Amino acid sequence: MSNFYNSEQINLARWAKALSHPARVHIMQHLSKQSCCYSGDLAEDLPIARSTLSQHLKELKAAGLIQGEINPPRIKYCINKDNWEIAKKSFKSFMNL
Amino acid sequence: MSNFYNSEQINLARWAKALSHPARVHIMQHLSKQSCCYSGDLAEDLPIARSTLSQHLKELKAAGLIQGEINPPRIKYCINKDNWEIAKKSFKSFMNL
DNA sequence: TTAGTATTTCGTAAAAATACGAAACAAAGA
DNA sequence: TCTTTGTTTCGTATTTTTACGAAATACTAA
Repeated sequence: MSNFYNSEQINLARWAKALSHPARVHIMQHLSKQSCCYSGDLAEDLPIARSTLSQHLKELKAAGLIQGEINPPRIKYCINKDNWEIAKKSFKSFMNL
Repeated sequence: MSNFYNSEQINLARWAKALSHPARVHIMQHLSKQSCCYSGDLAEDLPIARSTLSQHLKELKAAGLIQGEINPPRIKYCINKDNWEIAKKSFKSFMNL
């Protein structure tokens, strides 16, 4: 990562990127409403292959917006509340909301 | 565009994508502060080629977040205030801010 | 031990994003 | 008319994203 940009800019871009696909926006909306759910629940909702969904979940996890808790044979995904708050604050200050 | 996602999701993803690169975040911050500027001003700030900067400006313009006004031999870029307000509202409602 | 369930990882293909330098452009000034 | 200035477009290379189906994994239940 170029050391030119400040961390506010880098973080905002990172979070924006995590939200830059409608499927991932959908997932975050779903989790905002009910806080946790299983991958299968989302798979029924979304018009994409399960493996593709899994990739989107992986990206949201890598960005720190969600976390997965193993609950065999399923995996329960929840919002990472701490980071979600931080992300919200970033957007808030960036946009003067 | 798949007709599965609703327009709120599509728009949010579109704006998020526009902000998914630190250079574009930087540009929007710069324009938020002083509302308008020239491509050259940004070029001095940013560690990227002018042609690359031009591409980023083009993307922000395509997303509707900025607009360019020809002011020969320069081009004055300004925030598209109407759309920027709409984008802010989208993020605001998405994030319950 | 075998079968079933929920999910991920792997392999891969196609499309999009990012970046650069060279060339083109359009208007202003000499 | 020629040159300079600020900027974009073009051509191109590299990397990343998005997508799918097949195979692997991990745990449960029969």
